[in-house]
Amino acid sequence: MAMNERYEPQSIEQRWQSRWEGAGAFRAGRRPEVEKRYVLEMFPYPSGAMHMGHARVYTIGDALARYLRMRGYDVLHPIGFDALGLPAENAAIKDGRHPAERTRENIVAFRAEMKTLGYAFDWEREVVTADPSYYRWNQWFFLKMLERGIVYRREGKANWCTGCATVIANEQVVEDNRCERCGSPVVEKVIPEWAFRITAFAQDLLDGLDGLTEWPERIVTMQRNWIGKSVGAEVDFAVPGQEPIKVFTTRVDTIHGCTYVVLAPEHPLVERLTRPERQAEVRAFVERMRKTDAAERTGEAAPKEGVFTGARAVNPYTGEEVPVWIANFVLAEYGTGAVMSVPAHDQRDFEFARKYGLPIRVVIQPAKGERLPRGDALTEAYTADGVLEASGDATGLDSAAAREKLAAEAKARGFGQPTVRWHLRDWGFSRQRYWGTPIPVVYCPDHGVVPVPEDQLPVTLPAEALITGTGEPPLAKVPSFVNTTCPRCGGPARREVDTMDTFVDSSWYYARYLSPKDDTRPFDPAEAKRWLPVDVYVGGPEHAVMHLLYFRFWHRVMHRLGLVQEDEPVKRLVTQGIVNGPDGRKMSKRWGNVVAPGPIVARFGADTVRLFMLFAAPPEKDIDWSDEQVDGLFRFLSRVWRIFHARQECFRAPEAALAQAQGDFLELRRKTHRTIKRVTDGIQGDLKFNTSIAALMELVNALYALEPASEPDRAAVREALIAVATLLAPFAPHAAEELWHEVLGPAARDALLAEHPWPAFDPALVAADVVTIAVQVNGKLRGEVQAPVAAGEAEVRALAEGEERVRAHLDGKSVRKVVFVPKRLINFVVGG
RNA sequence: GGGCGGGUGGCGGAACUGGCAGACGCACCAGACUUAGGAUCUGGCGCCGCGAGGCGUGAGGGUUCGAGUCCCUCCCCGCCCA
Repeated sequence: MAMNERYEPQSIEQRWQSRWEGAGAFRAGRRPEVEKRYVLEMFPYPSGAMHMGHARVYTIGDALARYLRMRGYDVLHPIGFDALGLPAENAAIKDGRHPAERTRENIVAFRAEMKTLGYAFDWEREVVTADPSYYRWNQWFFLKMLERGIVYRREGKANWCTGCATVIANEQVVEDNRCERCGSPVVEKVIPEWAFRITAFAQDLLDGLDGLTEWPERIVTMQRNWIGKSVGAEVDFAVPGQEPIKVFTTRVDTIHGCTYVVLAPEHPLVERLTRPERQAEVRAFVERMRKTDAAERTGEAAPKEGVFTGARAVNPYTGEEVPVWIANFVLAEYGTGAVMSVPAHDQRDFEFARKYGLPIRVVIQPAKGERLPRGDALTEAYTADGVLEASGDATGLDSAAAREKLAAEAKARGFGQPTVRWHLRDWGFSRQRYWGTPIPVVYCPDHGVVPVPEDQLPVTLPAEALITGTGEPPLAKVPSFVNTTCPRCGGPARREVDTMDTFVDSSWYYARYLSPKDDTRPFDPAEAKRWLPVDVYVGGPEHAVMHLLYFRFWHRVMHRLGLVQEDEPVKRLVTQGIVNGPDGRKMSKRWGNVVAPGPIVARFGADTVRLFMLFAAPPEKDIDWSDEQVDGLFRFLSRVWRIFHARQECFRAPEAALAQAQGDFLELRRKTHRTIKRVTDGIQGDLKFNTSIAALMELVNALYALEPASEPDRAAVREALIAVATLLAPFAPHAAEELWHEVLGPAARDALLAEHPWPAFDPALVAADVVTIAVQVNGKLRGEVQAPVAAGEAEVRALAEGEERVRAHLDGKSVRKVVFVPKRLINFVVGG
């Protein structure tokens, strides 16, 4: 046997990668007759070299994909590159290189690095969003959505990032009004832009969440909050001589307890209704608020502050006049920018009322329990539902019924209506940047906005754009691009110079993988019927509300277009944790704790890196990089390697001898079959690869403890070795493949372990015939006994009472009760 | 402040529907082999105690024959939102 004595991954990994590729082992769709599985990881943005986070996601997805393939499914496990976007463009501004060129290079490097990790991707389906053959379908979707009114043009207030010099989405504005990408301040700017009417799908997207039972609950919750449905009513408070103040409330049942109204400082009515004598104070306050950050202003911890405008508004239900204030905790953008304040039943209103001496009026009593005192004796607001009092016609109703009645009344009497509000906003996707999908419309002096006809797609990005990062969009400065003709009249026209948000690209790429080369449509619906939805989607939880909401929206649009059959794109979502530096801090140049996968792979091999990613913790947990732990995993693979080498004499043992294995070797067989079960269970349930690998380690340890001496012994060892190699295949595929071929020899010359069936365990061997039963006295462990599995209480009790240590604790005491749990324990409850 | 996760040895983590807490790995200690060891193999390794034994899953209470697991009160950490 020519087996190398030492484990040298460098000498084997590449060989297997070529063989897998040569055999097309990971090509999807080769077995239309079997069940499919679509395993997807979020595709990378190739901004530079691969980092550990990438290695982790793709290793998790790959282990699963390889496992499922061995389970006999036709597995689709594709990969591509999210190649358009700001970082490439910003880098271009810095060093003057064209984003296309840089992106191409990055992809080449990235792809090569992914290949060294041995991922079982179907590379023939690779998709690059920067290719016109991809983004033309973004444009196609745009046109379809424009036709259906899902895309529209609006003059909107937009978040303008002063650093990126572009509009960014609400979701991309992070703390302190800063840009998610570059950290620069974000200011408000009025700009014409294109938007997707995602709000028209709000209810749908919300309802769909109920069906996502295999998504992490917290992601579902985040989406639910982001969509943010609130059911309530709009009510007009009349102001003499002015237009009424429109307030939105979810608690119209408390409206008889409204004792004042509060406007946002930016509310357009503020200026007009403020009484002359209050003008100076109000202006000063508005000015101060303008300079304060919204989050800081409305934070629960922030003190409630406000000023009286001198004006009064009429509560339409009671005809009562209430004072109008402005305050820091009301935001113009939220709701109507005005709220009715019910201090008895809203904590914030309560605190405000206390501070400024405004009246507090109780109008809701708890349905049961103690009655609330008068308003001035309250110590905090009562915010739960209850029964109405002092509320006119609605008195005596419970809150829910009152809300319905009062909202309907508003409508009937013409001063309001039942209303549903959403936190979700339409998705503005225009970007004043170069490196994105051109928006396929032209502006004609005679015909206005004219869509580019489908047969003229793609509108390609001109290579010669000057990218400076300032001023008007780069495309505006390319005359050959801008100047075109109107598709309708043939006269001169100008092209749209904005490009699309790159979240468009990632909203449907999973479908493009189904027929990536199709140049007649975005993808083949017949393929979609076979492969969608994605069975498992692996990626970071940071995409909980943007990408994961947008692509759910997009899938619904595709559903309406008849391209896909179902509403939801992904059945099961797996969110993986971060790989931190060895010091437990986020990997960053700033801390100098960055460890790149490349050099680690070069030194220890891909299999060790993969094992590390899987063994450190379950997928959803954050992990710290650990050089020691990596050493340990390399050592494990070396140990596996050595035991195969040391047991070469077992490779030819006849399988027929297995049945005669006895003693330790029968135990080894049990261990082997239990390991198959444990490894399988680990993957199958919650992707607990760490426990699967631990089980494999135990089996390897068991092999080290045994010295086979007979034919049956050797057969048992051989069986264990084959199991080790096979079970290792999803995790450390190269070593597994090599060792498997070593054991099987010529018999497996043309076979690949990657395509081999996953092993089955023999239930008879998994089931124990003798079990260890814990013996307790008064709940404390006092010994253990071996007993046949089927042993009943009497038998186990007799055995237990035979134990000296147990007897010592039973002597002279009366056994009051015996608790017997078959196969587990027996507990003597004794007294006096 | 709200929502969702978490707190288990020196460290990462195991523990099925309440049933022997600490699997597996790392680190550490000891021994063997060795010219050598940052290699390898074997053994040890929660804490206190010479021992018998006692104590131990963030703190305190409860339910139970039995609680890491269930219930109540509280503390701390992380993420998301405000």
